[in-house]
Amino acid sequence: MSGRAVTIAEVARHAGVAVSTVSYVLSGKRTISADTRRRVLDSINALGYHPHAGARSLASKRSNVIALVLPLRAGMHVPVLMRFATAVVTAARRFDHDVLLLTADEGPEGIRRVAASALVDALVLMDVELHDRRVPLLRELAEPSVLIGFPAEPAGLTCVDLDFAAAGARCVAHLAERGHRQVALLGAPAVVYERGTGFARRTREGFTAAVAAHGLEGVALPCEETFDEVHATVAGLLASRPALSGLVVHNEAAVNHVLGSLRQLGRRVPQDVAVVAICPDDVAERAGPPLTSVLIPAEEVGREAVRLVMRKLEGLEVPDSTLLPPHLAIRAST
Amino acid sequence: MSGRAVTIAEVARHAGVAVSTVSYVLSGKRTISADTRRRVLDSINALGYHPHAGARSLASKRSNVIALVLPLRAGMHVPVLMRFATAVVTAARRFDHDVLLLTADEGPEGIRRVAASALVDALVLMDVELHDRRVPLLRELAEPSVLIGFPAEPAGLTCVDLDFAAAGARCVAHLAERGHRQVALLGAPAVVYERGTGFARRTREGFTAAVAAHGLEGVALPCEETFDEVHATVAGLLASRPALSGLVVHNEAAVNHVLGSLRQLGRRVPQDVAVVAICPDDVAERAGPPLTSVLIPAEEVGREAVRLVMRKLEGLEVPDSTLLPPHLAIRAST
DNA sequence: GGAGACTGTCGAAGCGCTTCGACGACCGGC
DNA sequence: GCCGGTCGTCGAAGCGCTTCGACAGTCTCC
Repeated sequence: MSGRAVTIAEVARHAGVAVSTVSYVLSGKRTISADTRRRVLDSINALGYHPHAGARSLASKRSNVIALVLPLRAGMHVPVLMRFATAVVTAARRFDHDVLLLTADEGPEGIRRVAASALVDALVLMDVELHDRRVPLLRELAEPSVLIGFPAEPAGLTCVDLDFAAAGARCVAHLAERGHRQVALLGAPAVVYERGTGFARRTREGFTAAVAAHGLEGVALPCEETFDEVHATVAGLLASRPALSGLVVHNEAAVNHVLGSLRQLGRRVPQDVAVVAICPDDVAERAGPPLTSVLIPAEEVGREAVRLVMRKLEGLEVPDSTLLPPHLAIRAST
Repeated sequence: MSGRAVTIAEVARHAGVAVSTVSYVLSGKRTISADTRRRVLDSINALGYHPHAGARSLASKRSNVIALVLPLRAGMHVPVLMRFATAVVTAARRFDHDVLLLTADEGPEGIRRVAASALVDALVLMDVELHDRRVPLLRELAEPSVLIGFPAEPAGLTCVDLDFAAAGARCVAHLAERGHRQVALLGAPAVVYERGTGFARRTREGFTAAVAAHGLEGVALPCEETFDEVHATVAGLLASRPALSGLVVHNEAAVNHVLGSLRQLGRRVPQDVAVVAICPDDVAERAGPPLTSVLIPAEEVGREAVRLVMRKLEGLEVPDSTLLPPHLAIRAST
């Protein structure tokens, strides 16, 4: 296996057919008799043939590789990104494509580079920002792309994401059903709102609208991520709103701190305060108590992004915007 | 930018030289006069030329891509993996290489596929297990590889990792310096030890050896990751060992639960119990109180892995084993 | 039974690049 | 003034694959 690689010419010789016949067996682009096909496939197995990716890409103008571009935001290391990444890779393999990983460090130039050098056929961008520097480039690129998340001006782009507004609203509706009248949203750190990250704002909008629609009283606060700051926020909130009994937490890093803080303040969950989180399932399950939550459907989003980009590669029409509906898992915290 | 791609022939015509001259300007493999070089480079810029990756790989037998292989372990989504990944990509770009992301789903076959199809020149495997199915394959592959983590039989392989034994020992030494006599290690979930994951075992060995060396009393326990189980473990530990005053936690998901549990049991950190963690810096910083910790140097490990694999690609000798020394950051918890 | 339409296979022309050997032009040394 | 050696450049031969046009051989239908 470590000698010189097997070529299509050797397979053809071994099977007693022309090189082009082997190629057509592999691609299925012309009809081949069952008998010949079997002989060729047997030879391929016998010799352990794998087509040379570079040669294939040169001749066919398709690399069968898509780029997966990491978020621009520095220091983004949240676990959910890894889920997106593995979901994208797994889905891409189903379409017989591989995935090239690109960091934000290179910025738009990196995207241009891999596209212009025909390293990749298409691009999936994770977790785009509202005003993402890379978005204008995508519009002028010949290669199709799909964004996970929504920029401020999504016209002419293909975007996929969890419907965060619906997720925020779903959490409020759940609390309203349970009879809570005064609720609060603990969201992302203030800097995230200032940066204009789409999902944080959209959750807040969904929350606020649902609070009004259900005739509740509600407040939405940003939430930092150290225990001490979380504790101060929670304590302040409870002090200023004694009747508050429902909490929506949309901050993966702060979720456990919120629960710890409530425990320290002597509030029982869910008897005194009900808590709904928007976070990955494993975080919700491991919390004390396990949290009712809207999960971030990373696998589903990744799969959908790949499906869309593959359709675009085939020249098919795709919707500009795909919003995946939130799913609420009820656990012990409400 | 979206028209047909620029080729080396067009650059050559534009600059008034032969195709091979352009190639030599780019590769530097033959001397080119300063004057010609400048004309060629100007043409490259003017036309926006990017060499076709497939053609280059076909002609040169180098794809300038390395594979990054995710851990085999299902459901591994810990944040630290994302750091490895970004570190590897960033480091690879410094060597003018890109990174192809491979999931564990495909197993050894996936590795064989990308190697045999010349999609990648070399491989980096993240977080290998003690008895990893992919390791035998790596030995017979012509392409060089580097492992992050150590399998049971590392002979003939190149491995990089944090020196977890030293990390465990360093934590014990720190607690001993602070005057603690009775200490405990809360490690990974039991299933991780059973699976034989190297880093969990090595931390425990380092811990145990250091406890003996410092003449302390110590116990090492596995630790599950739900709040309730962590709480039971912590409560049981404190009940059975009233004099226990130092805790080493090597479990990223459980760290905040341990602190919450101590708070609930009325033990102050660090006055009643000192806590040292082995976990990423951001988790330690955000904890309440901020934790003295040995950080997982993901960036450094990733960079070193790439450096080694590049040296192997050049045919240079590299050490079989690279252990990065632990670094202890002292914070409020000890 | 022959025209026309398929079927299954082949050969050859690229795809865009690297690299090898060749070859003028120029240099210094005798 | 001529020889051997660099230096800088060129042309052409691949690298391994896909795809186009060609072409025997079969089938179908009137």
